[in-house]
Amino acid sequence: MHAAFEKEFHYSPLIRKLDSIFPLSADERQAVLDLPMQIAALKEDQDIVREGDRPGRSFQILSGLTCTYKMTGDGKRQIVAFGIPGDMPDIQSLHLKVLDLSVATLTPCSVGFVPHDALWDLCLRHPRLCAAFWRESLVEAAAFREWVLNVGRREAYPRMAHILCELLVRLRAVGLAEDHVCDLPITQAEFADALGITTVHVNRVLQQMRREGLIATKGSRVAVPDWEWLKAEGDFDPTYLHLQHSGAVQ
Amino acid sequence: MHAAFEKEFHYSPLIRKLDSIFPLSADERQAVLDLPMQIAALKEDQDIVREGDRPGRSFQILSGLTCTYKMTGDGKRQIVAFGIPGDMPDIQSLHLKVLDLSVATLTPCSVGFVPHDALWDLCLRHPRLCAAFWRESLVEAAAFREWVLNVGRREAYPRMAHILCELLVRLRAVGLAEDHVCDLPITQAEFADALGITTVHVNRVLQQMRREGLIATKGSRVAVPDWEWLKAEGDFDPTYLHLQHSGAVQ
DNA sequence: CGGCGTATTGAGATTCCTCAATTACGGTGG
DNA sequence: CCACCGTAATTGAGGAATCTCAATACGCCG
Repeated sequence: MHAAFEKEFHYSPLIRKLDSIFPLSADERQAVLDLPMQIAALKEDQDIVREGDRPGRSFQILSGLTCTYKMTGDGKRQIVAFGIPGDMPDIQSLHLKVLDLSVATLTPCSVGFVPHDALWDLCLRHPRLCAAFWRESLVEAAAFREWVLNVGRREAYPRMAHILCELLVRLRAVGLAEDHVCDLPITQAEFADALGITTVHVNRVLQQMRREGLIATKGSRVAVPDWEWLKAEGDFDPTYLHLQHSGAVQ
Repeated sequence: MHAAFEKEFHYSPLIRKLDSIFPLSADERQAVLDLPMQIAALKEDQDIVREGDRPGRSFQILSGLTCTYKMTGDGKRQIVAFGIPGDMPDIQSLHLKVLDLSVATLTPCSVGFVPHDALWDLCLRHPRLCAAFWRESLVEAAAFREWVLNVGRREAYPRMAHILCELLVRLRAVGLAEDHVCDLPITQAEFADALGITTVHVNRVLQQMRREGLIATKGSRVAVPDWEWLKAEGDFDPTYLHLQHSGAVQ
């Protein structure tokens, strides 16, 4: 019984995500549970996959936070997405042989690797699951587009507010945030790489936010006293996250 | 015969793209040709679809240039992608009901609308075609990631050089550019919205590029005297375009 | 020959950056 | 419980890239 429980536990972020897209049939659910998955426990600040890799498997985040990033030729880093439990940041490697991105852990993480051939097999047998994976990659693309808008057309202050909104909404959707409080173990240097600004500037923006009462922090814990206010400052509209199937407060 | 020829002509960008991903069987080819497609001729500077729409069809660009863009709440525009013949910029609407992006023509365009149910039917009957469409949306996502990197971590000059590289390589891949010359009917204001900078600054960057001989322009015609030089200035590595199947010079 | 959209120019303002300390904090060993 | 260490956060001052706001010039179309 213990092994079965552990399996449910490990697969649950994926099952949960697929199930939120459309209710899984018993058959489909079983097919996902039958996926071979190699669990790995990773320390923080460790690359899971790296640009240029040709992996034969994709992974799912079971617990912990990751970031997806790219580097310029002169060594500047840009984070293009944060990964939370249930995400599969390198699902693209199923179709595209050479990875054009890297994924690193921000915290200790547990991830599950699934061989590509098993995923292919699943997709062929279960068109609806195939559609769900495809859909997930489209949602991911929508988030990249919003990220471009954020970095390209918002100033540092609303840019930071926007990222905080996105993180909070997504964490709520997977049950990792109470209404307006969550744990964000992300350093200012990491925020800087996500926002396309400097660590120093991140620091100043955060100070201003705290001074004005837009957010309150204690360690890595972030509280948002007035959600509507933060949304307004961040010019945040959650449509692009395509979460309508979850009942999360937005 | 005339009608058949016209059909081949209209479908060719799509067939060509799918065929470049993997050689189509006669069956698959015919299935694509059998897709109902409504052709429309559009003027320049016209929205094809708009954020918030719930289209029941997707479109393919048959000729002309488009841009995919988003707006901030205070009316600033960010272009997140350029579309060229063969692209399907709103394929996401097949899975995501509400559009989170807008697509507009930059030049007069011919586009082909395909109803979603026909696409779903095609995907169910032909898993390889489904995979090809999915793959295309992943390539698109890879381009968004690079766009984030470009806007977030490169200064205006290399940022512009990078966009020029991307456009040139993609246009070459569909036969719309000679080796190092192409037609880019994109205004400086449109480049500004793509790069996340000001029209004034685009102008100054382009002047510098011309002064230094990195590019030469005549009307909307752009010539690149030294491709390797432009690539170097733009920190451009075409891996993210995942074009390995085409024989284009990169 | 106008007229209109696009490109160009100039000068002053801003945001954000760079560089270099300095301080705070979480965890560790004594 | 406290001293110590390393990472992360904070601060200050000067500089650079980019913006804003006009104003002017160009080029194509009718």
